[in-house]
Amino acid sequence: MPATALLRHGGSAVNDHEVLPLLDQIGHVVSEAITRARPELAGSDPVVRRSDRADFQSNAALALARRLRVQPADLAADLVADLAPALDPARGPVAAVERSGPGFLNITLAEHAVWAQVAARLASPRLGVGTPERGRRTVIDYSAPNIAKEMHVGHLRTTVIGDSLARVLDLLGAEVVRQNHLGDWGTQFGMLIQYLDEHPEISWRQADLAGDVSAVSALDQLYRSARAAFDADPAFADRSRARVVALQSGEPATLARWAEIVAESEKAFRAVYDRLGVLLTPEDSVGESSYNPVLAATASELVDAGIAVDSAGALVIFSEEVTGPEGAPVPLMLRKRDGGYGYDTTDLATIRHRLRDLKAHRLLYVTDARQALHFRLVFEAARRAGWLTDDAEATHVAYGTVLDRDGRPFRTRAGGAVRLTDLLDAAVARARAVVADRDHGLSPAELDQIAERAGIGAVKYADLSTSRVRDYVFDLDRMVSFTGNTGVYLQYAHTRIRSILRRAGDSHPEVDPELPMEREERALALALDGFGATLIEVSRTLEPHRLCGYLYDLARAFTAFYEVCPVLGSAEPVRGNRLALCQLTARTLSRGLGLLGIAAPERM
RNA sequence: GCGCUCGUAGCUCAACGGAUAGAGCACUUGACUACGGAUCAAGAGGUUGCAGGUUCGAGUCCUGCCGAGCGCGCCA
Repeated sequence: MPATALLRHGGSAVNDHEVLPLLDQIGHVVSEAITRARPELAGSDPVVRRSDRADFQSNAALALARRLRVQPADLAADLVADLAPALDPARGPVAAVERSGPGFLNITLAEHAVWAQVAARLASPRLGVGTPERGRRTVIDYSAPNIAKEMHVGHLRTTVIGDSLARVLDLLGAEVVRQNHLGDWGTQFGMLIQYLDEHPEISWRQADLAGDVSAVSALDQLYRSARAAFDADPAFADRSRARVVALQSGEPATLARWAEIVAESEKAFRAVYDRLGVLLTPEDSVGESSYNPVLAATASELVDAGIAVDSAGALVIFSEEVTGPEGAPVPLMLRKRDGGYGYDTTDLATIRHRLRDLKAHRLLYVTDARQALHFRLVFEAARRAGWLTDDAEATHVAYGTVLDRDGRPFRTRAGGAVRLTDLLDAAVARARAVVADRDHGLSPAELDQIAERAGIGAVKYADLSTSRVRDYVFDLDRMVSFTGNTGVYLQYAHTRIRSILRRAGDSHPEVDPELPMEREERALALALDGFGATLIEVSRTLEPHRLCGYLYDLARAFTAFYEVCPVLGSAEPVRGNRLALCQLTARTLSRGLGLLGIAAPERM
């Protein structure tokens, strides 16, 4: 097939794939047959899918027969006839086509085409994955912990899912802009700053604390004390309110203390991000406070546009689409009766900034599903204001709640939020026990490192591997299991393959495309060929669990191959082809896990 | 009251509108001194919450019910 045909086919962009998947190659072949058989149907979807009865099947005849008022079986027969010229076993990818059932076309691939695909992907540093998202500026809003508060289980999903999407979209060529919308503003800081001021003897800065206590941990405690004092002591409450005013009006000493609290908190967040292996950096932090200077302008712009109106002394935007109780339109609270601004206004200023200043084409908000209505209102307002146009897309990437084994929201016994570090510690401890149980001659230091990677990976994988919008049950025993659809299983699969490759010694296996293929080799090769298409699915649906499912299927396809196809015990040239499959599988698993933000250790 | 989301094997979860709804765990019966036991083979397990509709074809789309969770102005 000429290079241009590899690069362009029915309707897809040129850079969808660096190495055109066989499924798309077959789609191209079937499309040409459709055009030959029925010119009026040129451009129709060839409807090529994986099949359990052949390598691929095309359902095009079934889909198109109605338009022609013919029997699907008859159209299928015509397509078989028109595919005949493509059946050049020496050159094309198709070895055989047959009609089946009411009008399916079962398509068998030429073995050399499958081997050639393995060789092509192996030769590519990016495994043949293209850049279909190239040039698309995509803002991903995720993580968003609160300053002076511990990160807890509620931050897990947004951080893990957002980070994975950032990695996938980046690989696909998108211009990813990560935004950590820190909760760094609000009246609670008045209370906290006042309390710190009145208790200068208390140490809370990272440098003044004992080893494993973080500044946010200390601040979180101090906030509770401040809250108690606020409730118990009216005088302190008054001083705290005055402090809020000082903060909002930019009084230098108060502002400096606030900035220090923010900086100390960010240090603690960074430690958690490092441990989790999350991409977020200080440069990605654009907290709520950043929008303070433009809140008034944002509000007045919406008033001028006639969108925002007065209601009972407050400034609101009434939805034209959604109603609340008693059929009244649901409002966004733009300015409270006391003149203050809330998160509705901040989010409006934020979306304005991202569309107007950052010139984003796609906005992703990775937050809890419970905020669905809020984002619907924000997007509606942004559309009415003319900020969000048809050139851009805003999506609330919603996710479900983390539940305990009894199906209730995951909390401590006392009913509080579970600290993220405690959660990770527990997972690492559990992973350590499971890995030590295998005993592959690891030193204690290696064991520690592997337990950390396995435990963190297990938590992240468990979070990513089920449908995003559904709630999921946090079950440590299941997530660190070496069997089933777990991160540990995939990491282990990777180490096993790496072990084979180390023993083989040959890091540049040659693929001989003329060799016959075992059934399991073919199944594995076809699985490997689907990597890029899976990533495109993830970018389209924003559902990382599709990548997890793909990697799990890939690992199982490898297992089946490994059962029946000796690698090291085979002579060349069979050995070379099988080593190529091993190497491509290892690289695909490693890259895939990397896109989930999970390490792929060499041993475990 | 209105709205959003979810409902699939005993359990945890999959399934771009395609043929016989798939995995893992648990269960039953067998096999192998192992390229790292991530065991392998076979079996059992389902009216995809219920009822209609669209379609050549529906777990998937539409409508209505049932059930669960969540949300609906001055907290984010």
